[in-house]
Formats: sequence, C-alpha cells, structure tokens
Amino acid sequence: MVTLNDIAKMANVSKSTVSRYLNNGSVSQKTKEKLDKIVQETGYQPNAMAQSLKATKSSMVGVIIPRYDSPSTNQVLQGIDSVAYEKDIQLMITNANLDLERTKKNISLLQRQKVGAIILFATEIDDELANQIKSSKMPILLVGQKLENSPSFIYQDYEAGKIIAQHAIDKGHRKLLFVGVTESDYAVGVLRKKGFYDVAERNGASVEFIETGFSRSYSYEKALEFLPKTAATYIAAATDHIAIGISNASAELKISIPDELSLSGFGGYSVTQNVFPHITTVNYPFYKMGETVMKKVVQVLNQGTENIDDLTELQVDLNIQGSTNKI
Amino acid sequence: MVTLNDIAKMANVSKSTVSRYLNNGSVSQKTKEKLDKIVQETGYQPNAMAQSLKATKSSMVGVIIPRYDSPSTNQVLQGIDSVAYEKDIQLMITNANLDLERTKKNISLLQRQKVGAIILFATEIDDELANQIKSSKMPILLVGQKLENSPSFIYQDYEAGKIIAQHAIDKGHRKLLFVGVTESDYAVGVLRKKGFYDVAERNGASVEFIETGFSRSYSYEKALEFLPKTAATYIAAATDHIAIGISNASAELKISIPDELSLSGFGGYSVTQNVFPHITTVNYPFYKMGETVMKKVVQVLNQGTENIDDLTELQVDLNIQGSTNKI
DNA sequence: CTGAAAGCGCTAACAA
DNA sequence: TTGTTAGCGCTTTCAG
Repeated sequence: MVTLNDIAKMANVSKSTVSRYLNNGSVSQKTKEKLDKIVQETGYQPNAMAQSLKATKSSMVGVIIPRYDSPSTNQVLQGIDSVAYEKDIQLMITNANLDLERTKKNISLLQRQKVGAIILFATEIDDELANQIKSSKMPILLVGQKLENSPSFIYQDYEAGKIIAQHAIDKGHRKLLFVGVTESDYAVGVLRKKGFYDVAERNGASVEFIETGFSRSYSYEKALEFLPKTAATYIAAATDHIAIGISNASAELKISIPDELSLSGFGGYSVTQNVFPHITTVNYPFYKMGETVMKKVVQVLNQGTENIDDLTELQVDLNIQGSTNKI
Repeated sequence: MVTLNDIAKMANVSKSTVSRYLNNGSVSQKTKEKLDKIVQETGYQPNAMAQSLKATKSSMVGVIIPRYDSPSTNQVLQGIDSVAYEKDIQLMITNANLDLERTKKNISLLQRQKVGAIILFATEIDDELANQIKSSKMPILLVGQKLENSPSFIYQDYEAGKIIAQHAIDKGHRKLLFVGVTESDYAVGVLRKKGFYDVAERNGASVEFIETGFSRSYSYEKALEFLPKTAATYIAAATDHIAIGISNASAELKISIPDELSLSGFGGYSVTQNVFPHITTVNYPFYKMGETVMKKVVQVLNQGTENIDDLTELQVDLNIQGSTNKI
C-alpha cells in the first residue's frame, strides 16, 4: 500500500508538504506539479482511518435499521441520505435484523467507530437497551418509538386512526370493522385502534375488532374466514399489507370493493396502488421523516445535544382512493 | 473521550497490559478485576479507527447500492448480510443514488476507507468506471452486470426469457406480446426479450413487441392504450412491475385474467402475490445472490483474487400462478 | 513555502 | 504476567 510517506520520499519533500498539498494546497507551483504526477501514477489514496484518528472523531453518522427489506425504512433512509449527502456526511448503516441483542451490539460497534451520532430505528426497547441509550455519551436519536429524555421522532398514529374513522363516518358508514394487530406494538396495535374507536364511538358507530398478524398472506387467510360473516360495511385494516390481504380475499370471494364493502389501510405504501381499485390509506411521511431526523443530527453535530426537543411528531394525511365509497 | 492510556494510568499499569486485557485477556486475576471495574465505570470503548490503523486494513467490506428502496437489491443485501454476520465482517454500505458519478466517488471513498473488498451493484458502466474498476488494487465484485476480467455475478436473463416463452407455448398460446424496455438495459431490455423471441419463433408463434418504461404507472397508462388493440392471448411483461401495471389496466378495462388473457412477469417480487390472480413470473434468486457474492468475498479476503471465476450465473426458475392459463 | 518533530489510540515484538 | 519501545498513516504546531 502506498502511503503519504512513500509519496514524500518519491518527491523528495517532507510528509508535511504532501499533507499540505493534499489538504489546503498551499504549496509552490513546482511541488504541486511534481506531486500531481506522482499521486497520479501511484494511484495514492489517503488512509481515511489515519485521518480520523487524528481528528479523534469521524464525520460519520451511524444508522441502525431493523432490516434491509423494509420499504418504509428504506424510504426514510432515502430522506436521511439526501441531507447527509448534501452535508457531506458519511453514513454507516448497520442491520439489527430485528434482533434486540444485535441492536445493542450495533450501538456499541458504532460507538467504537466514533461516529458523531446514531440514528436508531427502534422496534422494541427493553430496559437494558433504554439504559444503553440513556448512558451513551454519543447522541442517539430514535425513529418510530419514543423514549423519555431521548430525542424521538414518531408518526401521528393516534391521529391517523381518527382520520380514517372520520372518513368512514363521512362516507355514511356506521358498521365498522377494525382489523388490527397485537397491542404489544404500541404504535400500530394500540394508537391507531384507539384513534379509530374514539372517533367511531363518538359518532355512534359500532366497531367490531379482529386481530391478525402483519403479513399479507396470514391476513388473507383470516379474511377468507371473517369476510363472509361480518356485518360491517367498512373495514379499516391496521396496515396497508393487511389491507392488501383482505383485498385479495374479497376478490377471491367475489365481494366487490367498494360497492359491497369499503376498505382502507395505513401507511401509504406504493403497494396500495398495485391493486385495483387502489386502496384508501393514510400517508405516512417516511421520506420527510428521514430529512427531519438527519437535519436534527446536523444540528446536534454542530451544537451538541442542548436545546433539542425530546419529541417530534410528523403529520400524516388521508389519501382517498377507489376502495372506499359512500354506503 | 476516555482512551486506553487513561485506563492504564487509572489502573497503574502499562498500556500493553490494558491492551492484552482487552484482547486475549492473558492478565492476572487481580489486574483483570481492577480493569473490569475501571472499564465499567468509565464506559470505555476502544477506538476502532486506531485499531484498524495498526492492522493497515479494516475488516470491512464495502457495498455500493443503486438506491435504498430497491426491493431486489435489499433482498440481495439480506443475503450478503447473513454471510457477513456469520463471518463477523462489518459492511460499509454506500448509496450511489443511481448516479454514475456518485458510484465512482463511492469507490474511491471505500478505497480510502481501506475496506477489504467492494461489492458493486452496477446498473450502468461507462469507460471511466470500467477503468476505475480494472485499475483498483482492491478487489471489486460486480452484481447484476458483467465486465471482462472482473468477477461478475449475474442472473440468467436469457434463460428466463426462454422459460417464459416455453411456458406460453406449453399453454397453447401462439399469439404473443412482449412488453419490454429500452435496449440500453442489457439484461432486462435485450436478454429477456431475445430468449423469449428465440423460443417463440422456434415454435412458430407470432410475437408483437411494445416498449414501455420501468414504472408501474407508466405501464398502466400504456396498457390502457394497447390492451384493446392487441390480438395477443399471452402477454409477457419484462418485469413484475410492468406486469402489475398491465394487470391494473386490464381490471379497469374488464378484461379477465386469465380467462381472456394470460399475463406474466419477471423477477419474483412479492408484489406479484399482491394482486388477484397472482402473477406467473420467473423467480430470481436475490437472496442467494447475496450469499453467493459474499461467500466469494470471504474467499477473496483469504486467498486473494487468484483463481476466482470471472463470471457466475445464478439460475432462475418458473413460478406458475393464476394469471396464466391454457388458451 | 517547507521541514522537523510530536502525537492521535492502539498493537505487538521483545525483554524483564 | 508485565512493561518498554517502536510504529501504523496522517495532521499540525513551530521554526526556519
């Protein structure tokens, strides 16, 4: 491997001259040309490790994602990347693979890497993780979950539930079915449902509840069972994928959407546009989430963790498509 | 920041003792306990930069992806990650954002980072990039494109075209329509089409051709135009997303799939399972691609770039669903 | 404009 | 088992 020292020797100058040449470039025209040539020929690349050893902190920002193939996460990443690229910040992305222990390991890995800050897509937070986050010298920003006294960025899930219920009410529906998930997922399992119930009941609508899982295929199977039995004219699925499963099942059962049944999801995934009719949903601002978090990271990098809000909530909005209609 | 030196002073031992304690742990019980305590209290984390400065090469592997939100890429990443995690190799993922210049920059960034190897998801390769790859001291493995004399990993696109055509023939179709993309994309635009034509014509079938783009929505618009006019009984779309667009349009036009028209895609994306009927497609082994490439990287890391094949082709296979039927 | 020298945090001989 | 010493590749005073 060719080093700065090699270059210096070849050019018969000192290491510091080469270093200067590489950085601010304040060297004589003659040495510049000489070095230009040598660097060119040798294909010399300064060692980033050594550089940041001196700097004592890298200009990187660590990101811990739950999986590589989560569409929502990836949209958030695009948003993070857009800001990071503009600010010339290098991202260090690590995969927790939905594993709490791996999440913890990744945090300490990034800390050893001396990144400037960590963005953590948290799904589950146990006491140990909470402690690790709180005791970290390095700022850790949470996406999708909130933790006391840590900067957290979340979506308006309760609001989203209210919005969908209001939409159903506005379309004249009074017999509603909410197809949800386990309450151990607070955002999806609790908040969306609660928002939905609150508005529905306030308007005198009846709400059935059925619990399913997150997968499209499981929801499809479930729907084949409950669709023939339900009296509901409007089904609110707790996620777009669940909605797709139900949509598939209703096609199978020849139940026409939206003529016989209205159906909606949550998320605003492009997959809702892949079925016909497209599915009414609540758009979650994933890309914007990424931008927002990353902008905050930039601020933290410059000013430290003082004066930053604990909680930032991003607004959601209703996206009406063909799957919901007046009764 | 607390360093190894700080710990050493606090414990009244030498730096090397602390280093030994941290690594192989061959220190006396007494010093171990003393150090345990101090490390605990200070929350000391060894500086990864300094460690790999010594090692002169990091144990990282760089990955350059085209975008964060490409489902196929993300499945490949999961495969890469599974092997990397097992082998305790840290991945350094960088986003080229579909930008050729950014791809080149990322290569040189990773080279400065002194990663052990680079995995490059190449979409487009111009001469400059080809040169950069060829002149790199650091091994660069290509995924999805091939380049002379560089280890390349590709899918059997030509085969895939043949497989789909054979399927259409087997189902008795003789009037075929291939909905493809620009030939500037070699794998998707040329190979899949060529394989399809070769088998179709050998069996005396007629093939129409229509060019569209990669997006679902554009293909949907296109399909609204061409579906009423075509005489074909079987449509082979060059990607699953295009197939979905056509599927949506046929639903809109009340053309029944597969009764009036058979439809297939390429890729094996889960999105083909999101519409009803599910779409017949050719499964591409994305996850396996990741495993395969990463295993090769491990080999390269150990044995250098000698004796490794230039080209590895991964097999595809037909996935028959409800969207295709006998005529 | 240039060079000498010190040091970033850590590891690895080599002695003791 | 421990400490001493040198050095990884680079940056940064401080003199010249």
